[in-house]
Amino acid sequence: MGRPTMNDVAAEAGVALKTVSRVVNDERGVNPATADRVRAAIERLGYRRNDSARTLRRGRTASIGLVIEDAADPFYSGLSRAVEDVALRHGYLMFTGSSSEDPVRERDLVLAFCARRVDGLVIVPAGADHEYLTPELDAGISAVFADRPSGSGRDLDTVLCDNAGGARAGVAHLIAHGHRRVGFVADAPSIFTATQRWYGYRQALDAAALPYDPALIAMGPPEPARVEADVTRLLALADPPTALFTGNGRTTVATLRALDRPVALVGFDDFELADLLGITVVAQNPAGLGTAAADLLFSRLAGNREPAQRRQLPTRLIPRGSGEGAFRLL
Amino acid sequence: MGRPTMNDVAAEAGVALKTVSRVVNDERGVNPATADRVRAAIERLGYRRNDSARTLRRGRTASIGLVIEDAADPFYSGLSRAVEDVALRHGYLMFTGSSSEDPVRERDLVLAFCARRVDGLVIVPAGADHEYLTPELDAGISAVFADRPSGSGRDLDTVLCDNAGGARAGVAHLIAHGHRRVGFVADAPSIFTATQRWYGYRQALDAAALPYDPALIAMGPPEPARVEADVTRLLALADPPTALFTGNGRTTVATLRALDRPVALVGFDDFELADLLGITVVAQNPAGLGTAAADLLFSRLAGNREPAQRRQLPTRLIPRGSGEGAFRLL
DNA sequence: TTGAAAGCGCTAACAA
DNA sequence: TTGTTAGCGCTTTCAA
Repeated sequence: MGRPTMNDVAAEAGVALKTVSRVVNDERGVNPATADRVRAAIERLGYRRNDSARTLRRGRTASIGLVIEDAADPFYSGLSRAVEDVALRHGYLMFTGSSSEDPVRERDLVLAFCARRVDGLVIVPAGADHEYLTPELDAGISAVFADRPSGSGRDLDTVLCDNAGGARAGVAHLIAHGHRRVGFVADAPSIFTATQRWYGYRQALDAAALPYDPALIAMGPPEPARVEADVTRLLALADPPTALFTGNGRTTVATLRALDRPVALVGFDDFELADLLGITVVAQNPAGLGTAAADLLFSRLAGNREPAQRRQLPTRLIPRGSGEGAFRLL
Repeated sequence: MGRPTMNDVAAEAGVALKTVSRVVNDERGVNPATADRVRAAIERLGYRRNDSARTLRRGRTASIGLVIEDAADPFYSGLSRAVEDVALRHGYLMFTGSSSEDPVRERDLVLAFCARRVDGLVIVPAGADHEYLTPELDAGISAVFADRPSGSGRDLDTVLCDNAGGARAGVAHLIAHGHRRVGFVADAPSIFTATQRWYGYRQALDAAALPYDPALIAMGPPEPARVEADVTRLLALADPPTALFTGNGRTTVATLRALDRPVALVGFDDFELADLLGITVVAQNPAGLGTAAADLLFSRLAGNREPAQRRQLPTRLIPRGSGEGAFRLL
């Protein structure tokens, strides 16, 4: 038997299909008495509008797709929640998917969302190539990049945080506290944000006329084991760093685990309990990133046809001890 | 002009609509040469199947809805990611929504998902009343409750963790280390898990023949400020607790912030850096909860018609110092 | 192996 | 104020 349809309701109420549609959609111009009869029939049958059919007919699905790296990562879950709130405020529902930093999975998710005819997309790019988006954009789907830009494809709205500036400020802070050998621990250079933060690190050294020593650089896969091994290696150098700058929240946490002695430390990304632990950080704002990206997306959905924007959100240095003295747990 | 449709492809390839459908869906019985011609037309036009139309016709949308409390909370984001992974493995997409612990918002989200005709739902109930689900269930939508049961409505599959048992073990651990006055800090009793954990707390006291002192109970809204005030109040008692048991991750963190002296502490929920801080916890498994709930849901979608199950996942006590001695940061 | 026709449940356009 | 008709893009059924 399946669910009751508008037709069933119409039959039950003794009116035409279109009248039911009018009532369901609160269109004006329906006799109150008729409307009541329709509503009674709806109640009796347990009717609920099929939004799938509705959106097929109207050409807009009132849904967006969000592709992040990992829904379980606090940074991206904060971003996700912010996007969701904006979407709901606009009466949109949101599909979510995690790319696991895999460009193929990113593409598959995005295209699956497009096949469902989402009206728009917020994408944290895992890959640099977004040529695959072109037919979708041509077809009228809007897309915004968040946290990282695309390396190819059409120029699209992009919301980033000030990665280089933030890293520069963090490293400069360490230098200002007397450090001349600062280690840099971060994700692999293939990740946009890692490379940007590395630029910032270099800029801070340059500004202080300090030499750049490749031996102090530890970039690689985000696995904690790799980070811990790299930190141990750095600290075992003949001329070890007296301070470390870590490239994101995950890396900072893994680094903390690997420290066998007090070391000055500034980390990119704030994280829960960093304040209690006394970790100096360069904070970015995941929710702000999500809100900005979603706002931009909905302005496009509302008809905004201006050229693509690139927005950059500021970071904030929060001194808590580890960057001014050294981090020590006990 | 909009996107090309199957009809456009058919015209371009000089075949009938149905032939295009066959090729797009990899149905057998198409002449390879014809298929190639169709594929070429698809390529030329940038055609992509409209899954909205497809699912309307087929009656299944291959999508599920997930309603959690807050996508930004590490516990629920872990659960969310696990559900997503199971869904994707089955070729399903997932809508996500955060209820913010508001029963009305939960209902609105669930019904919005139902209007999109999701095939199934995983719900972390914010409210206790789920009568509103009945028409949807009658219409064939499957639903599974995770983390908390429903208080009303039809008996549905439910996946919980062993809240009472975990709390009992945690409090017994404190008692075994000599504590006779243990404070209990948790969410409001309206939250199922908080009440269950309070039961466990009482059971542990009873088992040790210790008196239950209402003055040691601090349950209330999840706001950090409330928790901090309550902890301060407990510690200021004439006969203060020598140990605290905290009811979830958020509460534990807020409690840590409020401590002005070393206190023995065991918290429900593991959380990032708890190991570094030396916090003894009763760990549950958010991803396990999500996986179990999603597996149950997909078994229903596959046709499983057995009576509703209630599954309970075990917890694990992890001693790290704060429960054996006392928590101290410096 | 291929195609024509009907219809999923709804809304848009146009009568009456 | 109400209803009729067509059709969104696809799959299903049945026929050729």
